[in-house]
Amino acid sequence: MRRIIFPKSLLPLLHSRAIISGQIHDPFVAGNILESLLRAYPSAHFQAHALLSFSPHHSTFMYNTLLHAYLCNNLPTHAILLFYEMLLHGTTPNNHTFPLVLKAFSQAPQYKNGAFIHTMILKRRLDSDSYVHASLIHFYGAAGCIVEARRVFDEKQLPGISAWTALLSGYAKNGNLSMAWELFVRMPDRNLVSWSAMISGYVQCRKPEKALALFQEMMKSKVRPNCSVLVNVLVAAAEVGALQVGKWVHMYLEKNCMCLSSNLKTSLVHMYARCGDLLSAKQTFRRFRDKNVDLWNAIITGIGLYGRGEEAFELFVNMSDDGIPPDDMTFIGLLSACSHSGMVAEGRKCFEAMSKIYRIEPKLEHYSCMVDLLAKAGLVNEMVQLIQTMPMEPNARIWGSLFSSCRILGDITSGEIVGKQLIQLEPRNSGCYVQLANLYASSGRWQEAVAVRDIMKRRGVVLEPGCSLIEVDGMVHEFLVGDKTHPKANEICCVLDVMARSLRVEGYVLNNSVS
DNA sequence: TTAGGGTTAG
Repeated sequence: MRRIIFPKSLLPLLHSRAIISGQIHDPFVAGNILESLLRAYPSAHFQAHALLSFSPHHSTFMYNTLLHAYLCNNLPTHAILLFYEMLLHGTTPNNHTFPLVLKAFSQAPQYKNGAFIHTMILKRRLDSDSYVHASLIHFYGAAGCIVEARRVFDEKQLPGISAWTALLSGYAKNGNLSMAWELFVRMPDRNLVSWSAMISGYVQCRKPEKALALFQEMMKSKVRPNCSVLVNVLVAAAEVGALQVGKWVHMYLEKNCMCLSSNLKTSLVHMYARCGDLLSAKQTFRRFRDKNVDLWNAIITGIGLYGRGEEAFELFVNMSDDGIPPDDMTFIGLLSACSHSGMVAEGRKCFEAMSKIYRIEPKLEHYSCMVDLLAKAGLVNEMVQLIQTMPMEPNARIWGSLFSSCRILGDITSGEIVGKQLIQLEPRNSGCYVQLANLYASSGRWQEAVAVRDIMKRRGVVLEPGCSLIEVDGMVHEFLVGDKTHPKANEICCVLDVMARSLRVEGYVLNNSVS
């Protein structure tokens, strides 16, 4: 018998007929009704679960179909519970079940015991299935168990392209870009997803310029990009301020009539805002009809970045008028807008309202924004009080804000304590050592300044050179401190000299202190 | 008997 997808209009009739005639006892018929229901109503997973529960036969196919529906609706925990229910019911999982279950475990990190699935797969000898194999590698990679992922990969004689891609992605997610690149170069075949995984790896590891270069190479190889790739390109463009690249992506999407996913819409607005083109950010935002909370957050955060706090709050009101409830990211955008605009009173109100009115408990990031706001306003006592009442340990950004305040106020004693704390939190970050050494130097404590630099050297911490990027005609140029390898370095230095001289003539004095 | 993988922001 061939697979049947029942039309939406006939579903209730066919379902009742199947019950009356007793055909519902046929697992194939019951499975088809369940699948047809979920095709017609993709969000009807709870009804589908009820149908499964009342069905006389619980086939593996029915469970797999429902597992798939839960994952499509971003409900991995429900999928995991359904899998347990499946096992309790005595229904045998098959090669189609495990990729779904492994994905659910990857998406629900609170379930840390997913490794037992591997044992079940081995017992059933399903590890040779290419889908199961790639899913296992992905599962271990996402869980940070890259050694195990590699072991699974190496166990198969001829791993498929998905297995290669899953391992590549796993290395990138765990910060090992060189190994990811090695796999990308070595893999016997590449497809769009492999390119996408490598580009995404560069974006995740904060190497946006490499992501853009690889994207150019991908286009030269005549591989057509999809939404996933373009979202990553927009993120990379936003990171380095490559407005022309971002605009090119926007045009490409329109020219090819590509359907814009919510991620793409958000990334476009984010890109324009981060590249400083606020007008395009606002125009693009207005053009989109279905605005979800993420899109609103992108424009609120973007506007706030440029010190337009009041406009950010106006947008927040518009968002509420549109019936979109805020989430925790909305408040990060608003608090950050207050910080960039010096709106202390509004920031305090906003911080209070988020838990009292909107029932959103402040996370570390919200405290971080609030501390930043108070630090910039010079309200040190209030800032210290807030840090002391935080229900979690402060992060390096919070200590950094506190350190800046101490430095500005010339409070060397407190600055010393905070600076040491920062080094303890981020021992590999050269900036922490340099800031403490500068603090000592600013108060004439030269020996201690030298001692901090010595500790840094002994620990093998390399001073990361300052770097700035600029995009000219679609090309991103990178400049490091002391680096004169740029082909137009001499001309650029001449212009900078003229500018520096003009500034001196106007009475400006060079400030070399680290902020 | 049908179905399942690897890539997607802040």
